Amino acid sequence: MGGYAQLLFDLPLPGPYTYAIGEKLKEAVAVGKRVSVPFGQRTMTGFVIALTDEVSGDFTIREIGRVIDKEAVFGDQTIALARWMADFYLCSHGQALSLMIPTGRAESKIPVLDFADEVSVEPIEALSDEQQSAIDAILGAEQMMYYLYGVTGSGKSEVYLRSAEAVIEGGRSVIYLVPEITLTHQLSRMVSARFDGKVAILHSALTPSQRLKEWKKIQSGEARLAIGARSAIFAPFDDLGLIIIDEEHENSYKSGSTPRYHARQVAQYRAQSEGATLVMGSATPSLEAYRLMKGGEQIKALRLHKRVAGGVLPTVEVVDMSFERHMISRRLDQGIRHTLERGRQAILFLNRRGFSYFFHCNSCGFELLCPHCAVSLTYHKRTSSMVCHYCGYKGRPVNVCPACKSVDVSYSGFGTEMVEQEIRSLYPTARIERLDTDSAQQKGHLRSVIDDFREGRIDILLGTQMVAKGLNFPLVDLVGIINADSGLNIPDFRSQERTFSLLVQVSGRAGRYSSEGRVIIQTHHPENPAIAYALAGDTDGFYESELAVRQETGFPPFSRLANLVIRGRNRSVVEEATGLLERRLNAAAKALGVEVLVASECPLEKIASNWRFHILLSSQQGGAVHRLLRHVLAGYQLPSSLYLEIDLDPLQLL
DNA sequence: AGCACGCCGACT
DNA sequence: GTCGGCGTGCTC
Repeated sequence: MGGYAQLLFDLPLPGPYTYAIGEKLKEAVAVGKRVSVPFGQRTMTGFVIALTDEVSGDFTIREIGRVIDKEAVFGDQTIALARWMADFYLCSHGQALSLMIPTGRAESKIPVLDFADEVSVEPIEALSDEQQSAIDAILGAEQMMYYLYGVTGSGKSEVYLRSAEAVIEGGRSVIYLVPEITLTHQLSRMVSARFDGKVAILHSALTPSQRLKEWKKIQSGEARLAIGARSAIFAPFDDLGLIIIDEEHENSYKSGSTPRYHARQVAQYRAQSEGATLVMGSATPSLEAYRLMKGGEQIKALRLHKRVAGGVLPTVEVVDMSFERHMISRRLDQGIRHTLERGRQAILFLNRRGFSYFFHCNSCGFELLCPHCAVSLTYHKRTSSMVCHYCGYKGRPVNVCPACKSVDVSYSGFGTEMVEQEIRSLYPTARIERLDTDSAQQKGHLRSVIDDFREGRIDILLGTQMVAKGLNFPLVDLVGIINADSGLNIPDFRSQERTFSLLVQVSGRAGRYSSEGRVIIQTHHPENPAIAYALAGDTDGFYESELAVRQETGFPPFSRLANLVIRGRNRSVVEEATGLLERRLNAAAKALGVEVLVASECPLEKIASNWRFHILLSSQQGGAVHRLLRHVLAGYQLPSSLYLEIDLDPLQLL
């Protein structure tokens, strides 16, 4: 069988495309292999998804040029998973499939783990009762989904690992998802040692050929556990028994480019269709997960209350900045001095990059904006430049207003670089390091700073998100949050949830191994729920109040959203197309139970010289948004100078 | 998503 | 006169 092959491409085109198989390639071409073919004027990599004898249709058939793989790199179950993803996220089958398959051509000879470093064998601790009953529940598998809901340090990892061991013992395989930054060398080594090397490691720093090698270890059955970030959810096990999602609330589980899939949703689908158990865990679940847990039918909550490492929860204090004159409050200043005197460490957290924000003219009100995007430029002292955070544009800083030539100008707001300067002058003898996406650009900087800090060669670590996540530093007594309000000003229905989660996660960094743990939160709004509940350590209280707000306002998890972004060079063409699409959506919306919430310019209307408009859809019924979009988009071709991007269940609307 | 074809403005 | 901008259409 098979004079022809059906191919898919990594293109936003429906496909599949039919190609002839030349006599010489009859043996080599097979489902699951990649082939090189002429497509229009160029040569493309195609994925063979079927072989056929007959063809029909009005097109000239071309011939496959070359077969890339000796053995298949994907199978029918991956093709089917891609089919589901294409339907669910409204992308092409080929785009979904290409996302799941490694791009490497030859297997790397450089191992992912270098066995030069010694393995740090951690002593096996006795399990707490809570841990043991969590493991029993998971292995009992009376339900499909479980949630380990417990504070930082309550021993979630040990529950994951023991459950994984039992599942593998029983002859099935495991996928273990962690946020990218948590996937450190140390964790990989530990997991690999514990599972006797039967582990595939998938993270973003791998070369394509290393990735291919890890992939083949999964296909061949050599690896029984795959640990990795978001895309590891596609690990091609055919005997999947358990999926673990650590830090389930993390935004990095959602892809930022088409198809904008969420690993949690893909995991749910795989668990369902392959008969596996899904275990998630966090101290601060997403509101979606919390609601399902509360119901109890879909997700069974497994609570972990106690810290197992013997650490005590830190004390949390709030400082009202309305009564302070400097960016470091008197209370935080005293805390830092006290910590330094005792030879312990402090983490100062600031959710902003750069030296300062917004150039502002006090005479005419002029603000310095990116020439390509409609956003303010950020002053970066180190490079002495004004940087656009969206397109990367760099310009020169100014001291005179470009509009009215006034010298009465100022820079407002502050970022990590400015705080760094301030604390260096306040604590001249302290050893201080800064960690953010700017300073982490230099290769190896991140790892060396983390190692130095862990081993006590740094006294104060100053940083953004990066320092908040999953890292354990035994010598830290104090965590200072410079400005807890920075995330609250963003016009986004999730800003409370994000702020609360961040405060709790950052607080978890303090005092895990000592009784002196202290968290100081600086804010202008101490009465804000996210801050007040974090101060009280009342997680359930926050979720209940936030659920009430969401129900009132009709936002997720009480509705489902979809955001359509239309972009193009010509503003009026984009605007017109948005209006037309909006009218078509509206015509069908009522009957299907969908509401068209907004159709307007995006909050950031111009990014990298493209005008952007968006349409936000909302529905109380789960599948209604899908049905509407499929219905309307099926009979509608966008002008070809425009691009339409669909974000289902968007996390942010920028 | 690319890439070619085709039509209008400012430059050696 | 051409070079090159980008709007339009097609890819088995």
